Amino acid sequence: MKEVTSSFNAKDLESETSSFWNEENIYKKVKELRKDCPDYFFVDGPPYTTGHIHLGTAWNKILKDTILRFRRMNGLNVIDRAGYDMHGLPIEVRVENELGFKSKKDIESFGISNFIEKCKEFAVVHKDIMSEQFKELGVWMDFDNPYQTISPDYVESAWWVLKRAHEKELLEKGYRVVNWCPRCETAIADSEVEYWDETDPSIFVKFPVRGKENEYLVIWTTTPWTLPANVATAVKEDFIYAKVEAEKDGKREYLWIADELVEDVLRRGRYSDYNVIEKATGSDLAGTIYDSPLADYIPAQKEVTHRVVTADYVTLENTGMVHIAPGHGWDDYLVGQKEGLESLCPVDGTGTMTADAGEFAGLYVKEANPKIIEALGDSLLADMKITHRYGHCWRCKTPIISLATEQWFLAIPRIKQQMLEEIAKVKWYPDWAGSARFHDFVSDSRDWCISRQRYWGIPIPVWKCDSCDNQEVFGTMDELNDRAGSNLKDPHRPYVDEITYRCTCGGTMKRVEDIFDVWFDSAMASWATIGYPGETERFEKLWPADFITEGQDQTRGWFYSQLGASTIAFDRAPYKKVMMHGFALDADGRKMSKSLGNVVTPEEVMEKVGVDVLRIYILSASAPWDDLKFNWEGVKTTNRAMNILWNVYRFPLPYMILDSFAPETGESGIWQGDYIKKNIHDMPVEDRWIISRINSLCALVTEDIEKCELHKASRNIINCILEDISRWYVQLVRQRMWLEEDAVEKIQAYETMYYTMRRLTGVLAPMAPYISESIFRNLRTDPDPVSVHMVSWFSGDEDLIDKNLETEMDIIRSFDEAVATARQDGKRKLRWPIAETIVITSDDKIASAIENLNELCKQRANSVTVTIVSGSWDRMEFEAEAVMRAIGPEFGKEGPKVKAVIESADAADLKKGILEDGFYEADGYRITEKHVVFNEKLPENVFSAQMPGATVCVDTTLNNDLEAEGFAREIIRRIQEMRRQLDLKVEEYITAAVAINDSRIAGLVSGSWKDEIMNEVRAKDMTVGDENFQGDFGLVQDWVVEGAEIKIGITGNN
RNA sequence: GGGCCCGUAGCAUAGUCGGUGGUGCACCCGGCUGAUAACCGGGAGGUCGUGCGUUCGAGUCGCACCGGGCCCA
Repeated sequence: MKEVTSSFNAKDLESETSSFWNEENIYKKVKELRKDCPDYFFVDGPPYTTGHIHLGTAWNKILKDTILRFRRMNGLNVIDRAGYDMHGLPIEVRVENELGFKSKKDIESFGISNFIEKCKEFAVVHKDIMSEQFKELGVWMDFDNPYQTISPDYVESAWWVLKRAHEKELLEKGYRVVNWCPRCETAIADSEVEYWDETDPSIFVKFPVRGKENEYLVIWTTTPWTLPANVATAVKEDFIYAKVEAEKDGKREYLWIADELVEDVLRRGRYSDYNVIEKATGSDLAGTIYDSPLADYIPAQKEVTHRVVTADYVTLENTGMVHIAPGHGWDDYLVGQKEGLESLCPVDGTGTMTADAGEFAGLYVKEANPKIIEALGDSLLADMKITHRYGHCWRCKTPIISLATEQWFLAIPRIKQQMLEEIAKVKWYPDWAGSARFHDFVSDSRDWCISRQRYWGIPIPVWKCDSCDNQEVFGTMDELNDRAGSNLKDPHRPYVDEITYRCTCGGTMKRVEDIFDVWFDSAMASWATIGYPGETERFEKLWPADFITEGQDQTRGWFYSQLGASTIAFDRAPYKKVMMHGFALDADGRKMSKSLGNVVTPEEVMEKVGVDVLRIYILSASAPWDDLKFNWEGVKTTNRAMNILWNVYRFPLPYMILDSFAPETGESGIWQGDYIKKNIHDMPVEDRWIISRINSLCALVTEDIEKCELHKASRNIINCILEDISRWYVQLVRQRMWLEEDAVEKIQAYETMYYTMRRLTGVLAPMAPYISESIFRNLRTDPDPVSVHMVSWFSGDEDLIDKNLETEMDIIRSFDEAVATARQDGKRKLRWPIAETIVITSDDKIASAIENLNELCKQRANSVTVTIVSGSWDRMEFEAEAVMRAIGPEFGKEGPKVKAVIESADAADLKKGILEDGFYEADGYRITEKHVVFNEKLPENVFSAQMPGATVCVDTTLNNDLEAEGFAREIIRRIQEMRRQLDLKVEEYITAAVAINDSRIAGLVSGSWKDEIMNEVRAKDMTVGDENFQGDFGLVQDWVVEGAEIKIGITGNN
């Protein structure tokens, strides 16, 4: 053991600890130690390689690290391979920006292979940067060999799943409406759509009913550019629609609008007057044929037979009639399927109107809007603006459009039931994450579009014949190489695209151009990380995962994608336990974002308070599944708690070192708390108590972590450090630290402190790996493991827990507080002894606690006696109060006199008279029970305070003995203070002189207290008198204590 | 618009079956002084997001609404 710095310096401590870990390869040794233990298969949800971690990512890894360290200490061989998600559009966009590209054409001319290499470089570089950041958080996962979604074996895992999907006939190709980014020229997933407010046109359009003069259907849209693709108008079967005769600018028109909405629509169209002349239901209207108001501009529109159809999703908003363009909307597409409608899509992948859009050809959709509005002319009933949430590509921020395109799908609805059954078998933390949230999400799931029209991703392993409809899906590169006679090593584009082979029909088999949606990549993680299907042995042994944890956004992300892929591949969930965690928000509960300027980075927190404080703060601030409102105040408080931990650890060290203390161990020399186990029954009550507390804590923390309640675990630990160790045990045990020689009480205190700190480092290790390691390293015996992370988890020893003692001590602590309150009220400092303390209670538990721990009570109260009184205390005095309401009517004018008699009488006599004789007579007045009430009154110099279930009274009356001790204590304290000012060593002796300007007090102090003072302050020689002393002293100071002037001089004796 | 979660003192957070709302930080006052840039005690501070309902009684149960988060449409 060595002495340690006087205040907690996280940065030094952490850098020292991490160099120890690095130099000694501790992480490897810990894994080595557990390698033959039962396996614990953890799968890391791969962060996307953006290159920067934020507070949420840090939280994620801290949770994982804490749980994995805990599992290791519990004797499990943890599979802890980190992973990275390295493909996808976000990286492509970053690379495109770096290269100054604007569209796919730029990429094609740059060369796909050049582009892919750039993307790969980006991903690899940023993966490494992130690994370093995670390591700085103290995360012990395998970052040297992470699984990477870009590695060929990983790619094969994905191919293999697709082949399984194909075999099960769950792979489909279809014409579907998807979210489309016109800049990236690809379909994007729903989750890649970011919404914010945009101002768009909001127009009401009249579709002329065929064969009727001036009769129109009125629809509303915010996307005029979709009108060239209009083929139908949807109404709801049971809505009532009205045909109104309306007038505007002297012109008469007949308009069909949902009955309830007529007024509103006509107002927007500025019609002066109207009459409802006919009503019909939606079903009545179905089949009505109408023409496009744009037919003159768009030849294709002339060919379409537009009609009214019914659809369930139509609501009573706007006009109650919905424009249908199956080429531009998912709902529209479904209606189109049901009704057998034609599907037009006169917009290409860049968002430009095609030749099919007639006169609008060549315009970008947004540019087309005003032209179309203009072309509508008289058919425009109203032209307004609307500000609404509109989707954008989350990477390049371009407003998305909906396009009908050919895509690949996995038919999730067909395996939905099975997925729901699997969800129920998984253990979720919290339960509702699975049973409610995820369950609901999966219940609503649709076909999963897995294709993208991009470059940096896993190529879809489907080869198609260019002349017949033959099609083949490959599960591995070997299969492909065998079939095609090729030698493919890197399964990425463009290399994989170069492989072709002859179809049986004589045509050429070529790969379809698409790549997988990047969300599909990570779905394989649980088997790809253990090399399946390339390697099967570990898969058989480990899969499925014992535990995963990710943020709540992953409900629709990784929890879902993995379940879908795994159900397709193996008919079961790929995980057994899932913890869902929250999001890191700012102190106001708002999302951290660059634009709001409220981003707090893990680096700046670490910079200020270190890793352990960040970790403990994050773990304790909220339940894992609640959102975390990051708050600097909270960080500071946690830092303070860690500082207190450091102080309590540091406090006994100098004494232990001075005494060359070594804890008792068994023959092996490994510390296992032998002394405590052997001697517990002979130890002082406070020692037995803290040992019980720390064992209870270990048991509690074990339960908390098992239940994933890391917030409770960390709060319980901090609470124990602050309340039990610092505020109570250390206070009680202080004096025993400086007992001389080999006092048993001192050894017991050392052993107890040692035991407490060792147990504490154990439970703290998973959450605060640095400080616990540092403390452990300084305390360990030589044969002990070199690292706290190699120590086996200790979950409390039943035999050392004494719940009854813990309860009694709680009572003593309440008593202690009450005494302090009463003393404060009586202005009697704790240093000054008091003669008597009374606890008035009728509670047996309190009484027995005060009796059983009476010595402790006396010590804490600094009281000669501490006595229980049940019922009334015989020293309690009474005050008689006259009841004028009773006296007035009876004594009339004499009333005030009666009052005076009552108040001047001796209350005890008065009470006695009434109790014994039924009355008390004085000055001729007979006073009975109804005339008087008795109030309790504390005797002089007695002060009281409440504690739960009891009243505590302290008698502050002084006598010579008490006063002598009080002054003696005052002098001791002053001399100690002066020792500190001289910076004397704890064990150093002094010579002292005390002069008190009051001979009575000087006499009191120089009597029996002189030896005690000398002993306490380690004085070899000391004079006490009422006259000024002579001689040279290293330090002389004047003090005023309770009105007495005291001059003290001390000198160190070296 | 829908699903799930959250809303308790200035801030953060606990509150089981419905039974007088606790704790920490900050603040103010006091104490202690061999952990000392530490520690301890006391005080003040509440529309339990809002409203309605159930009940003898609601922070807790129900409904509606408001605000925040994640997800979906």
